[in-house]
Amino acid sequence: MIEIFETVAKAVADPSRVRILKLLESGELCVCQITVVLDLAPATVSRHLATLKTAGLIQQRREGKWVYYRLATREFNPYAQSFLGLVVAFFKEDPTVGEDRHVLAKVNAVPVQVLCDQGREALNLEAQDKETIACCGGYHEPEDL
Amino acid sequence: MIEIFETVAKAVADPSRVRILKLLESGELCVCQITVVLDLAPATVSRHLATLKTAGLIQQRREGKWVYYRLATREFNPYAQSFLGLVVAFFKEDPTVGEDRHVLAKVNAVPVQVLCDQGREALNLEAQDKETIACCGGYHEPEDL
DNA sequence: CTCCCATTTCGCTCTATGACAAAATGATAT
DNA sequence: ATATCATTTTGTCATAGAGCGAAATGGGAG
Repeated sequence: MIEIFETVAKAVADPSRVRILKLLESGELCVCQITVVLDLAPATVSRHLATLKTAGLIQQRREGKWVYYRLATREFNPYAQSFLGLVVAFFKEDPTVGEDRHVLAKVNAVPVQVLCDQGREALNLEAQDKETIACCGGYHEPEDL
Repeated sequence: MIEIFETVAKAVADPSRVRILKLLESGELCVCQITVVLDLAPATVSRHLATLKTAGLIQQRREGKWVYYRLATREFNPYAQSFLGLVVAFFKEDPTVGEDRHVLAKVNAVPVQVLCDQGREALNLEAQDKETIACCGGYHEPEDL
Protein backbone atom coordinates (compact mmCIF):
# COMPACT_ATOMS: atom_id res chain seq x y z
CA MET A 1 0.00 0.00 0.00
CA ILE A 2 2.66 2.49 1.01
CA GLU A 3 4.51 1.70 -2.21
CA ILE A 4 1.56 2.70 -4.38
CA PHE A 5 0.97 5.80 -2.31
CA GLU A 6 4.64 6.60 -2.77
CA THR A 7 4.33 6.22 -6.54
CA VAL A 8 1.38 8.58 -6.74
CA ALA A 9 2.87 11.14 -4.37
CA LYS A 10 6.16 11.11 -6.26
CA ALA A 11 4.32 11.54 -9.55
CA VAL A 12 2.67 14.67 -8.21
CA ALA A 13 5.85 15.98 -6.58
CA ASP A 14 7.28 17.46 -9.76
CA PRO A 15 6.47 20.88 -11.21
CA SER A 16 6.40 19.72 -14.82
CA ARG A 17 3.96 16.95 -14.02
CA VAL A 18 1.73 19.26 -12.02
CA ARG A 19 1.69 21.62 -14.99
CA ILE A 20 0.68 18.74 -17.25
CA LEU A 21 -2.16 17.76 -14.93
CA LYS A 22 -3.39 21.33 -14.82
CA LEU A 23 -3.27 21.52 -18.61
CA LEU A 24 -5.33 18.38 -18.90
CA GLU A 25 -7.99 19.85 -16.66
CA SER A 26 -9.37 21.72 -19.63
CA GLY A 27 -9.52 18.60 -21.78
CA GLU A 28 -7.37 16.03 -23.49
CA LEU A 29 -4.16 16.99 -25.26
CA CYS A 30 -1.70 15.18 -27.48
CA VAL A 31 1.97 14.93 -26.63
CA CYS A 32 3.18 17.56 -29.06
CA GLN A 33 0.74 20.10 -27.64
CA ILE A 34 1.98 19.51 -24.13
CA THR A 35 5.54 19.62 -25.38
CA VAL A 36 5.02 23.07 -26.86
CA VAL A 37 3.42 24.49 -23.73
CA LEU A 38 6.03 23.12 -21.34
CA ASP A 39 8.86 23.85 -23.76
CA LEU A 40 10.59 20.56 -23.04
CA ALA A 41 11.99 17.84 -25.28
CA PRO A 42 9.38 15.33 -26.49
CA ALA A 43 11.30 12.53 -24.82
CA THR A 44 11.12 14.32 -21.51
CA VAL A 45 7.39 14.96 -21.79
CA SER A 46 6.78 11.37 -22.80
CA ARG A 47 8.63 10.21 -19.73
CA HIS A 48 6.56 12.47 -17.47
CA LEU A 49 3.39 11.19 -19.06
CA ALA A 50 4.48 7.61 -18.46
CA THR A 51 5.11 8.45 -14.82
CA LEU A 52 1.68 10.00 -14.45
CA LYS A 53 0.05 7.06 -16.17
CA THR A 54 1.82 4.54 -13.95
CA ALA A 55 0.52 6.50 -10.99
CA GLY A 56 -3.01 6.15 -12.33
CA LEU A 57 -3.41 9.89 -12.74
CA ILE A 58 -3.96 10.01 -16.49
CA GLN A 59 -5.19 7.81 -19.32
CA GLN A 60 -4.24 7.73 -22.95
CA ARG A 61 -6.06 7.29 -26.22
CA ARG A 62 -4.61 6.88 -29.68
CA GLU A 63 -6.01 8.77 -32.63
CA GLY A 64 -4.11 8.30 -35.84
CA LYS A 65 -0.55 9.42 -35.40
CA TRP A 66 -1.28 11.21 -32.18
CA VAL A 67 -1.66 9.98 -28.66
CA TYR A 68 -4.06 11.97 -26.52
CA TYR A 69 -3.83 12.09 -22.76
CA ARG A 70 -6.55 13.02 -20.31
CA LEU A 71 -7.05 13.02 -16.55
CA ALA A 72 -7.93 9.59 -15.24
CA THR A 73 -11.57 9.00 -14.42
CA ARG A 74 -11.28 5.34 -13.56
CA GLU A 75 -10.00 4.35 -10.14
CA PHE A 76 -6.69 2.74 -10.93
CA ASN A 77 -5.61 2.81 -7.31
CA PRO A 78 -7.00 4.14 -4.03
CA TYR A 79 -4.91 7.28 -4.05
CA ALA A 80 -4.89 8.73 -7.55
CA GLN A 81 -8.24 10.50 -7.39
CA SER A 82 -7.46 12.08 -4.03
CA PHE A 83 -4.17 13.46 -5.24
CA LEU A 84 -5.77 14.61 -8.44
CA GLY A 85 -8.31 16.40 -6.30
CA LEU A 86 -5.56 18.21 -4.44
CA VAL A 87 -3.87 19.33 -7.61
CA VAL A 88 -7.12 20.53 -9.10
CA ALA A 89 -8.11 22.32 -5.91
CA PHE A 90 -4.83 24.13 -5.53
CA PHE A 91 -3.16 26.27 -8.21
CA LYS A 92 -6.27 28.17 -9.05
CA GLU A 93 -4.05 31.20 -9.51
CA ASP A 94 -0.52 29.95 -9.72
CA PRO A 95 1.46 32.23 -12.06
CA THR A 96 3.13 29.42 -13.97
CA VAL A 97 -0.10 27.53 -14.38
CA GLY A 98 -1.80 30.72 -15.49
CA GLU A 99 0.85 31.39 -18.09
CA ASP A 100 0.56 27.80 -19.27
CA ARG A 101 -3.17 28.23 -19.72
CA HIS A 102 -2.47 31.32 -21.74
CA VAL A 103 -0.03 29.53 -24.01
CA LEU A 104 -2.44 26.64 -24.26
CA ALA A 105 -5.07 28.97 -25.66
CA LYS A 106 -2.72 29.79 -28.50
CA VAL A 107 -1.82 26.17 -28.94
CA ASN A 108 -5.46 25.27 -29.28
CA ALA A 109 -5.83 27.86 -32.01
CA VAL A 110 -3.36 25.97 -34.16
CA PRO A 111 -4.10 22.66 -35.90
CA VAL A 112 -2.20 19.83 -34.28
CA GLN A 113 -0.49 19.01 -37.55
CA VAL A 114 0.97 22.49 -37.83
CA LEU A 115 2.03 22.38 -34.21
CA CYS A 116 3.88 19.10 -34.68
CA ASP A 117 5.62 20.45 -37.77
CA GLN A 118 6.65 23.83 -36.46
CA GLY A 119 6.69 23.49 -32.71
CA ARG A 120 6.78 26.77 -30.82
CA GLU A 121 7.24 28.68 -34.05
CA ALA A 122 3.63 28.05 -34.88
CA LEU A 123 2.48 30.14 -31.93
CA ASN A 124 3.84 33.56 -32.84
CA LEU A 125 2.68 33.29 -36.40
CA GLU A 126 -0.84 32.66 -35.30
CA ALA A 127 -0.99 34.70 -32.15
CA GLN A 128 -2.21 38.25 -32.10
CA ASP A 129 -1.81 38.64 -28.39
CA LYS A 130 1.05 41.04 -27.76
CA GLU A 131 1.31 41.75 -24.06
CA THR A 132 2.15 38.22 -22.99
CA ILE A 133 5.11 38.01 -25.25
CA ALA A 134 6.28 41.53 -24.60
CA CYS A 135 6.39 41.02 -20.85
CA CYS A 136 9.79 40.61 -19.25
CA GLY A 137 9.80 37.12 -17.81
CA GLY A 138 7.68 35.82 -20.62
CA TYR A 139 8.38 33.19 -23.16
CA HIS A 140 10.58 34.59 -25.89
CA GLU A 141 11.25 32.51 -28.93
CA PRO A 142 14.45 32.52 -30.95
CA GLU A 143 15.01 35.80 -32.77
CA ASP A 144 14.01 34.55 -36.20
CA LEU A 145 11.62 37.31 -37.11
CA MET B 1 3.38 28.07 -5.07
CA ILE B 2 4.26 24.98 -7.06
CA GLU B 3 7.59 24.88 -5.29
CA ILE B 4 5.99 24.67 -1.86
CA PHE B 5 3.53 22.08 -3.07
CA GLU B 6 6.47 20.15 -4.44
CA THR B 7 8.24 20.29 -1.09
CA VAL B 8 5.22 18.93 0.76
CA ALA B 9 4.47 16.25 -1.81
CA LYS B 10 8.08 15.11 -1.83
CA ALA B 11 8.11 14.99 1.95
CA VAL B 12 5.15 12.64 1.90
CA ALA B 13 6.48 10.57 -1.00
CA ASP B 14 8.77 8.45 1.13
CA PRO B 15 7.82 5.33 3.08
CA SER B 16 9.94 6.13 6.12
CA ARG B 17 8.42 9.57 6.42
CA VAL B 18 4.90 8.24 6.04
CA ARG B 19 5.62 5.76 8.79
CA ILE B 20 6.83 8.60 11.00
CA LEU B 21 3.67 10.60 10.37
CA LYS B 22 1.53 7.59 11.17
CA LEU B 23 3.46 7.04 14.39
CA LEU B 24 2.91 10.64 15.41
CA GLU B 25 -0.83 10.24 14.95
CA SER B 26 -1.03 8.65 18.38
CA GLY B 27 0.90 11.46 20.03
CA GLU B 28 4.27 13.09 20.22
CA LEU B 29 7.47 11.05 20.21
CA CYS B 30 11.13 11.82 20.74
CA VAL B 31 13.74 11.01 18.13
CA CYS B 32 15.13 7.93 19.85
CA GLN B 33 11.67 6.39 20.07
CA ILE B 34 11.09 6.88 16.37
CA THR B 35 14.56 5.58 15.66
CA VAL B 36 13.83 2.34 17.48
CA VAL B 37 10.52 1.76 15.71
CA LEU B 38 11.86 2.46 12.23
CA ASP B 39 15.14 0.68 12.96
CA LEU B 40 17.18 3.34 11.20
CA ALA B 41 20.26 5.29 12.20
CA PRO B 42 19.54 8.36 14.34
CA ALA B 43 21.12 10.54 11.67
CA THR B 44 18.72 9.22 9.08
CA VAL B 45 15.67 9.74 11.25
CA SER B 46 16.79 13.24 12.13
CA ARG B 47 17.11 14.04 8.45
CA HIS B 48 13.61 12.75 7.75
CA LEU B 49 12.23 14.79 10.61
CA ALA B 50 13.91 17.90 9.25
CA THR B 51 12.33 17.24 5.86
CA LEU B 52 8.89 16.83 7.39
CA LYS B 53 9.34 19.97 9.44
CA THR B 54 10.43 22.00 6.44
CA ALA B 55 7.30 20.80 4.71
CA GLY B 56 5.22 22.09 7.61
CA LEU B 57 3.95 18.63 8.47
CA ILE B 58 5.37 18.37 11.98
CA GLN B 59 6.46 20.59 14.85
CA GLN B 60 9.08 20.06 17.51
CA ARG B 61 9.39 20.73 21.19
CA ARG B 62 12.41 20.40 23.42
CA GLU B 63 12.21 18.77 26.81
CA GLY B 64 15.50 18.37 28.58
CA LYS B 65 17.82 16.26 26.50
CA TRP B 66 15.08 15.07 24.24
CA VAL B 67 13.35 16.63 21.30
CA TYR B 68 9.73 15.67 20.83
CA TYR B 69 7.99 15.81 17.49
CA ARG B 70 4.26 15.97 16.81
CA LEU B 71 1.97 16.45 13.84
CA ALA B 72 1.65 20.08 12.86
CA THR B 73 -1.53 21.82 13.95
CA ARG B 74 -0.59 25.27 12.75
CA GLU B 75 -0.99 26.12 9.07
CA PHE B 76 2.60 26.57 7.97
CA ASN B 77 1.63 26.49 4.31
CA PRO B 78 -1.54 25.96 2.28
CA TYR B 79 -0.82 22.33 1.52
CA ALA B 80 0.52 20.64 4.64
CA GLN B 81 -2.81 20.01 6.33
CA SER B 82 -4.35 18.55 3.19
CA PHE B 83 -1.51 16.13 2.68
CA LEU B 84 -1.55 15.27 6.34
CA GLY B 85 -5.23 14.53 5.92
CA LEU B 86 -4.50 12.11 3.10
CA VAL B 87 -1.86 10.27 5.09
CA VAL B 88 -4.12 10.02 8.11
CA ALA B 89 -7.07 8.89 6.02
CA PHE B 90 -5.17 6.17 4.22
CA PHE B 91 -3.16 3.37 5.78
CA LYS B 92 -5.82 2.39 8.24
CA GLU B 93 -4.69 -1.19 7.75
CA ASP B 94 -1.34 -1.05 6.06
CA PRO B 95 0.76 -4.00 7.27
CA THR B 96 3.92 -1.98 7.84
CA VAL B 97 2.07 0.75 9.65
CA GLY B 98 0.28 -1.86 11.73
CA GLU B 99 3.52 -3.52 12.71
CA ASP B 100 4.97 -0.11 13.58
CA ARG B 101 2.05 0.53 15.84
CA HIS B 102 2.68 -2.77 17.50
CA VAL B 103 6.34 -1.98 18.09
CA LEU B 104 5.39 1.47 19.28
CA ALA B 105 3.24 -0.06 21.98
CA LYS B 106 6.30 -1.81 23.34
CA VAL B 107 8.38 1.33 22.98
CA ASN B 108 5.89 3.26 25.01
CA ALA B 109 6.16 0.68 27.75
CA VAL B 110 9.83 1.53 28.21
CA PRO B 111 11.12 4.75 29.81
CA VAL B 112 12.72 6.98 27.23
CA GLN B 113 16.01 6.97 29.10
CA VAL B 114 16.25 3.19 28.90
CA LEU B 115 15.33 3.27 25.25
CA CYS B 116 18.06 5.77 24.44
CA ASP B 117 20.62 3.70 26.34
CA GLN B 118 19.75 0.29 24.95
CA GLY B 119 17.98 0.92 21.67
CA ARG B 120 16.09 -2.04 20.24
CA GLU B 121 17.51 -4.27 22.94
CA ALA B 122 15.23 -2.65 25.45
CA LEU B 123 12.19 -4.01 23.69
CA ASN B 124 12.84 -7.72 23.96
CA LEU B 125 13.76 -7.47 27.60
CA GLU B 126 10.57 -5.70 28.50
CA ALA B 127 8.17 -7.35 26.11
CA GLN B 128 6.16 -10.33 27.12
CA ASP B 129 4.58 -10.61 23.75
CA LYS B 130 6.05 -13.78 22.34
CA GLU B 131 4.50 -14.50 19.02
CA THR B 132 5.94 -11.44 17.37
CA ILE B 133 9.42 -12.08 18.59
CA ALA B 134 9.21 -15.84 18.59
CA CYS B 135 11.27 -16.73 15.58
CA CYS B 136 14.73 -15.78 14.48
CA GLY B 137 14.83 -12.58 16.49
CA GLY B 138 13.56 -10.49 13.62
CA TYR B 139 10.40 -8.59 13.02
CA HIS B 140 8.80 -10.16 10.00
CA GLU B 141 5.62 -8.72 8.78
CA PRO B 142 2.96 -10.56 6.82
CA GLU B 143 3.04 -10.39 3.07
CA ASP B 144 1.77 -7.22 1.56
CA LEU B 145 -0.14 -7.09 -1.67
C1' DC C 1 33.60 25.27 33.47
C1' DT C 2 33.62 20.47 31.90
C1' DC C 3 31.59 16.12 30.88
C1' DC C 4 27.75 13.52 29.11
C1' DC C 5 24.70 12.33 25.71
C1' DA C 6 20.47 13.06 22.53
C1' DT C 7 20.22 15.15 18.42
C1' DT C 8 21.93 17.37 14.33
C1' DT C 9 25.15 18.28 10.68
C1' DC C 10 28.87 16.77 7.63
C1' DG C 11 31.09 13.73 4.43
C1' DC C 12 30.55 9.95 1.80
C1' DT C 13 28.48 6.09 -1.12
C1' DC C 14 24.81 4.49 -3.90
C1' DT C 15 20.57 4.69 -6.04
C1' DA C 16 16.87 7.35 -8.27
C1' DT C 17 15.41 10.90 -11.32
C1' DG C 18 15.18 14.74 -14.81
C1' DA C 19 17.07 16.46 -18.92
C1' DC C 20 18.52 15.72 -23.78
C1' DA C 21 20.00 13.38 -28.26
C1' DA C 22 19.68 9.43 -30.86
C1' DA C 23 17.68 5.18 -32.04
C1' DA C 24 13.53 2.23 -31.88
C1' DT C 25 8.57 1.74 -32.22
C1' DG C 26 4.13 1.89 -34.30
C1' DA C 27 0.43 3.70 -37.00
C1' DT C 28 -0.68 5.99 -41.36
C1' DA C 29 -0.05 7.22 -46.01
C1' DT C 30 2.03 6.43 -50.54
C1' DA D 1 6.10 -2.96 -48.85
C1' DT D 2 8.21 1.41 -47.86
C1' DA D 3 8.35 5.96 -46.22
C1' DT D 4 6.95 9.26 -42.93
C1' DC D 5 6.39 11.07 -38.65
C1' DA D 6 4.53 11.33 -33.65
C1' DT D 7 5.73 9.05 -29.82
C1' DT D 8 8.46 6.03 -26.89
C1' DT D 9 12.62 3.83 -25.40
C1' DT D 10 17.56 3.83 -24.67
C1' DG D 11 21.94 5.73 -23.33
C1' DT D 12 24.32 9.19 -20.98
C1' DC D 13 25.16 12.97 -17.93
C1' DA D 14 24.24 15.81 -13.89
C1' DT D 15 21.80 16.50 -9.79
C1' DA D 16 19.00 15.10 -5.82
C1' DG D 17 18.11 12.15 -2.11
C1' DA D 18 18.40 8.05 1.29
C1' DG D 19 21.41 5.62 4.06
C1' DC D 20 25.32 5.37 7.45
C1' DG D 21 29.42 6.67 10.48
C1' DA D 22 31.91 10.38 12.42
C1' DA D 23 32.19 14.81 14.04
C1' DA D 24 29.75 18.99 15.71
C1' DT D 25 26.03 21.06 18.46
C1' DG D 26 23.64 22.21 22.55
C1' DG D 27 21.08 21.28 26.96
C1' DG D 28 21.69 19.13 31.75
C1' DA D 29 24.30 17.57 35.44
C1' DG D 30 28.27 17.63 38.35
